[in-house]
Formats: sequence, structure tokens, C-alpha cells
Amino acid sequence: MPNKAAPDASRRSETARRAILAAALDLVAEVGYAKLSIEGIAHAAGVGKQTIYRWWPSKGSLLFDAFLTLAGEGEATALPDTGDLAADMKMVLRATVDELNDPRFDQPMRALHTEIVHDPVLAADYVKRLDEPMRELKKQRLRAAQRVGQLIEDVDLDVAVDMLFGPVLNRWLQHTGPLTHDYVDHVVDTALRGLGPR
Amino acid sequence: MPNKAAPDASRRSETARRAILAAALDLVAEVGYAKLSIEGIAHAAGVGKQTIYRWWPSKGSLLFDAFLTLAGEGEATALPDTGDLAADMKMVLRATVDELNDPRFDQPMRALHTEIVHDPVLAADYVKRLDEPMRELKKQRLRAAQRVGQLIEDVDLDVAVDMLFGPVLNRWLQHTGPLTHDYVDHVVDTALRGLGPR
Amino acid sequence: MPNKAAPDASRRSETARRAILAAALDLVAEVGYAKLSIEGIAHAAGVGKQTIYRWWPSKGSLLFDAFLTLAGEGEATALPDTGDLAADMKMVLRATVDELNDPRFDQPMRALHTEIVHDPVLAADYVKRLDEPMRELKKQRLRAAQRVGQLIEDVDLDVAVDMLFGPVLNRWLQHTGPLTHDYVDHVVDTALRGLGPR
Amino acid sequence: MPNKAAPDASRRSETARRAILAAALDLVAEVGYAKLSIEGIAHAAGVGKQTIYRWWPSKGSLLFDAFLTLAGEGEATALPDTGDLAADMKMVLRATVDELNDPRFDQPMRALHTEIVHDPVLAADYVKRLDEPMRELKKQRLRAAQRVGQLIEDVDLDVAVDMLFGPVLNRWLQHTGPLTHDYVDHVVDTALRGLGPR
DNA sequence: AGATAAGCGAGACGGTACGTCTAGTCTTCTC
DNA sequence: GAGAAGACTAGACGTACCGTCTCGCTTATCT
Repeated sequence: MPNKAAPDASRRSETARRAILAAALDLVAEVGYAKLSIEGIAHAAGVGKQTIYRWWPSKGSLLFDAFLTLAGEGEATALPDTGDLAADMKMVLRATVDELNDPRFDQPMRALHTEIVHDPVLAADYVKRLDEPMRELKKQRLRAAQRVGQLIEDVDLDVAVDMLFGPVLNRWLQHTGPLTHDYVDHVVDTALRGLGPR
Repeated sequence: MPNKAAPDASRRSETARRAILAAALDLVAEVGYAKLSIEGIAHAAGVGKQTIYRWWPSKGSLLFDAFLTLAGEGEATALPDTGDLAADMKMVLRATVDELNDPRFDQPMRALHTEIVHDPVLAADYVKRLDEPMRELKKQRLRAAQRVGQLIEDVDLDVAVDMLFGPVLNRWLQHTGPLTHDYVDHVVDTALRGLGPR
Repeated sequence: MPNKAAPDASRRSETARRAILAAALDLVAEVGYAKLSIEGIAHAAGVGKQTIYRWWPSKGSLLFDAFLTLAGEGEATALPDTGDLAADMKMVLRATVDELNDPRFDQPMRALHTEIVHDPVLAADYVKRLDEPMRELKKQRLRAAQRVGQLIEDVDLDVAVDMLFGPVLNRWLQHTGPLTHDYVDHVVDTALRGLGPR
Repeated sequence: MPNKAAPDASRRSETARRAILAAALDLVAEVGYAKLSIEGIAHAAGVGKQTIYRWWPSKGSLLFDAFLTLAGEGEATALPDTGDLAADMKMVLRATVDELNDPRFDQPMRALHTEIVHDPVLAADYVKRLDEPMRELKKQRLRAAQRVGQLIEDVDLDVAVDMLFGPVLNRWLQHTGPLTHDYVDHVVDTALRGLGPR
């Protein structure tokens, strides 16, 4: 039994919702995460603060929703499959770093990741609605590679995905090095060939 | 001609410095990054706010210094070398996840990483004073493995390090899965063997 | 041509009207004037806010109506006349202070007076619908006294009423002293006898 | 033992204090009591809100202080004494109504009285710092009148003061009639002569 | 040794933003 | 068409911190 009356979603203003999400993206890109304020978003969206507090429990969840409109929730249905696993993975990862290098995506993604680092609830949501679906697509491509003998059979596909995509995300988050196409090519080649001899 | 008089470091109070760093660690562990305030740290350390602002340019750099006292700057001089690369890497990574799972380390590290994500200057400092030295140790161990034929010759060692350590850091930051010894074992085995057949 | 359609009073819900007035009185007595809100009244009355805004132009006018239901508009038809002016005035004033000391009346009256102080329109309404009728009754009693030689002929009856009732109201409003029967007796005696010698 | 550290008054900024009081007076005169906000005062005074909240417990006490700067705390030392009580009281009361009719005084005084009506603590302060001293001056003048036989001996001087000044304040607060010199003359004459015959 | 000056604890200052509350308007649905 | 319900824009509330500043006090260095 909820002790606080939930707002009636059927009456929600779609106009306001969209204005808020757009304003959040614009503002985070403009002023950066540190200076992003609910008050600023409300003002930029031409909306009362309460309208934000009514529908989002935290700045993180708002950023998450905003990010989803940017990413297009569940837009991709499959990774490219030209028959050459290495080439396909390089293509995907190159597109990823291009996105990460795009200022329009960079700031919102950093903001979202910051929230995820500190908010396990939000992180769970992120895993379920963004990470899992994307991970599934990646695993599907890897399974297809297994079928044509381009990937060993007895590998943990989650670990495989982590090894292919983790290093790039880390380098971006931690500014430990430049995000280039060369780097991702190296990562794909190394991951596929393995570090050990033979 | 500097327009702002630099503080005279020779007169700096070591007592205050230590109290501030300790209070920062205690507080971030206690209340979390989001509720961590300079004012709170100053109060907990029994110190005036100005003493913090005088010596640290940002909350991030303070957290960095605090973290260094926790990690023990440049304490380790070499990674273990029993002759078995896989076993050694598993040992190191298991120790790493144990640390990441330790509440005393978890919050300060998350706080530091948050700052790094948004502050390239701090990130550069982090890379130079923490990431680079640790990375060098790891590369030394990998070079030793190359000498005894446990690691292929023509591999980019930076990429190798990223593939071994990146997935763990990632999983921790994004809460994408549990950080277990099993997981790191999988990662090491897979990285060494490679994803491709043969 | 009115630009705002006037509500059709014939369709007005008497139930809602009464619930609102009752809720206003209850709430002002319970939480005090400062924390009295239209929203709170609407909620307590089980009524939509619009129903209040439709029928009352201001919080003051609502309080005024509520107060009228408490006072019983134009209920008294004459002041007591035992033939002894002083005794009759003391009786009336004692009843007045008893009312002012009654918590049920105290808060609503203070609220109403606050609104009157700042709203000349409401004040005019108050004068016409509450002050004037009461004042007329008082003047009637004074005129009767004049007829039997208990009050001088050439006195401004409005001034006389002000001198008898004003001090009590003031003392109550300003908390300048306790409102006792003794005090009103003093006022009546002094007013009738005059301050000057003889 | 106070549970909340009291601010250190010795460090108080006199500039800020004066700016706040002046801004409060200006604003209440300009926009009226109903639209007077702490935020507005702070802004007009070029001051942070906290500086107001630090030094005044309520809007009422701020208005009180502001009013004191307007009235000049304890400025008058004695009422005029020409030997003619009636003439002197008329002079004083005429000055009073002139003040009440002055827009510069009207709004702040109404604001202050509103707060007093609802805040007994503030009312006590008002009585002590403004009402009592003024009342004492009035009573001194009345005592002087008693000495020269212009006022009866056995009268409660507080009641006498209430009868002379109460009606004017009342008429002003409640808008029950115009505040004219004629009116105060009537009041003084009637009070001194008394309502009863002879 | 006394003067000088810096760091220090303390905390007031002008501000920004927080998250909550209410005003008054508007919209939707029911009776 | 009035009414219950409640979302909407707007903005004040009182609180928490920001980063700067000023105040005495304590040290350390320099005449």
C-alpha cells in the first residue's frame, strides 16, 4: 500500500515530457554534468520544477530517459554480419568510438555513467534496458561466428563481449588514451588471436 | 609575475593535511560521494574551509590525494612472478576484486573515478601518478612472460593490459555483474587463449 | 460583453459551499492563519480547488463568508436594555471578550482582520455587512439611553461606540494586555464618566 | 544550553543589516505586505537569503526592526505640554493620523500589525519596545494634567490612553471610516467630557 | 628579542540550487 | 454546466554548500 499517491500517468503532458528530455540533453552538452541543475532544465524546458520532480525520482533517472531518446531505445536489431567476424567487430567498435568522440553524445553519456557508478538502482535499470539488449545482439553475432568456426566453442560469451568492448569504454571514461580506430582494431585482433602463443 | 600569491608550502601544517585526507576518506565512505561536501570535510577534520581551498584546487584533487594515502603511492614494486603467467594474473586480479569489494575502498574509488570522468586535468594526473606506474608493473610482468614464451611476441602490451584489467574495472563501475574470483579466472583464461580457434 | 463567463449561481452546489466554509473554519482554528491554504481547504472539504476559485475572489472573502456562518449573519436584533446603560454595555462587552477568548472564534477573527487590514474592498464589505449593522444596534441602545437621560444629547454616537468597543478590540488584536471583565468594566465606567473633572 | 550555535554578532555586517532593513521598507511600501518575500528583500538588498535567516527568526521580526528604523526607536522623550490637555492631545493625535495617512508609514505599519496579530512572541516584543515606552509618555502627560486639575484623580491611566488612542488605531486598521483631524478632535473632546450627563 | 607575516580555525558573506509547498489556471471525466 | 480531481507553470519557502573574505590567534622566520 503506497503511502504517497502516485501521479496519474494518463494525464501526463507529453509536451512537457519531451521538452524536459530535450532540455536535459541540450543543457548537459552545453554546460556539462557538474553544472547541470534541475532548476536549469526546468527553466530551459519552460516547465515548472514540480513537473520534473513529479515524474522522475532522481536526476540520474531523468538523464537515463533523456539518453534513451538520444540512443533510440532498442533501435538496432542486429549487428552486421558480413561473414568476417573481425571486420564486423571492428566496424561496430569504430562506430562506437566515433559516437563517443561526438560531443553531442559524449557529455550525456558521461553524465549517465556518473550516475550509474553511484546509484545501483539506476544501474540495474541501465543494465536491463540498455546493456542487456545490446549485449544480446553482440552475443548473437558471436554465436553466428561460432557456427561458422570463427570463434571457439567453449568460451563464455559474456566474457568475450567484455573483452571486446570493455577496454574501449574504459579508455573513454578514464581518459587513459586516445580513442582511435587503430586502437579498436588492435583490441579486436588481440582479443580474437589471444595473448598466449600459437 | 604571479597575480595570486602561492601559499608557502614550507609552512604547511602536516597535522591539518593528514586530518583533511583522513576526514575525506571517512566521510566519503560514510555518506557517499553525492553527499560529500568540502564543508563537511572541514568540519570533520576540525579545520577551516580555507585550509582546504588553499591547498587543493578541486574536490577531485583532494579525493585523489586522499586515495593515494589509501592506496599507498607506488608501494608495490613488482607483480608476483611464479613462472606461471595465468596463475600470477589471476592472483593479482583476485586481489583487485577483493579490494573493489571492500567497502573501505569502494566508495573512495568510485568518487575518484567520477571526478576523473569529468575532469581531464585530474585524469591526466591520475594517469601519470597511478595508472602509468601500475601499468608499467603489469607490462614488466608481461614482458617477463614473453621471455619465457608464455606470451606472444608481437602484441601491444597496452592492449594486453587493457584486455586483462579493463573488463573487471568495467563490471565494477557499471554494476553489470558480480565481481567474483570465477569471473577474473575466466577473463584471464580467455584473454590468454584468445577468442579465435586454434 | 463580459470576457469571462460568470458562473451560473442557480447551479451552485449548496453542499460544496457549506463544506468549504466549514473546512475553512476548522482549518484556520487548527493550523492558524499563516498555514491556511486554499489547497488545504479544498482537500479538507473534499472539493476541487476550482470550486473555490469559481465562487470566491480571494481568500479573504472566503474567510469573511466563513466567519458569517460562525457569527450568524444579522442574528441579533437588539442589544439588551434593562434601563441601566452602564450595566448593559458591560454585559455586551463581557460577552464580546468571552467570544474573543474562545479559541473557536479567536483564530477565524484574527484571520479575517488580517485580510481586512490589507484589502480595502473586503474592508468595505466587512463594514457594510458586519460592522454597520452591529454599530446600528449599539447606536440604538445609546439613543435609548439618551431618551432616559443616561447619555448626553450632543455626542457623536459613532465616536461613542468607538470609545466603548475600540479599546477592547485593540487590546485583543495587539496583545497589549489581558482581556478581562474587569478591563471592560473600567472602559465602560471611564467612557461614561469622562476623563475630565466633574 | 543552546542546541543551535548562535551566530557571532560581533562579526555581523552593518552594511548588510542596513541594506536589508531599507530594502524591507522599500519593498513593503512598493508591493504591499501580501507580495513581500524574503527572497525579494534579499535580492533588493543585494544580500544572500541566509544573511536574513541568520539574523532574524521571522519575517515579522525583520519588519519590526525595519519599522524601528523608520520610527526612530525611543526618539521622543515627552509629549507636548502647553498646559491645555485637550489641545495637546489633539495635536498628538493629529500628528498620528497624518503619519497613518502617509503612504511611507502606512504599509510598513500594516505589515507589522498583521504579524503582531498572529505572533504573540513578536507582540510581546512590540509591547515592550514600542507600545510601553510610548504609553509611558502618554501617561506622563496625563499625570501632569491630573496635577493641574484637568484630569480626574481616580482614573486608570491605561484605560484613559486606550480610550484616546484606541479608536484612531482601530479606524485605521479596519478602514471603518476616514482618519481626519475632525475625528480625532471629536474623540478627544468626547473622552475628556465623558458620555454620561454632567 | 621584537617585528612581521604566514598558516590556521572559525564563520559571515553573496550566491546557486535543492526539494517542497502553494498559488491560480487548465483539462479531463463524471454526474 | 457544475463539480472532483489533479497536472500544469510559476515562484517563494527555508536549508545546504559553494568559494571568497575577514577576524583573531598561533607559529616561524627575519631582521
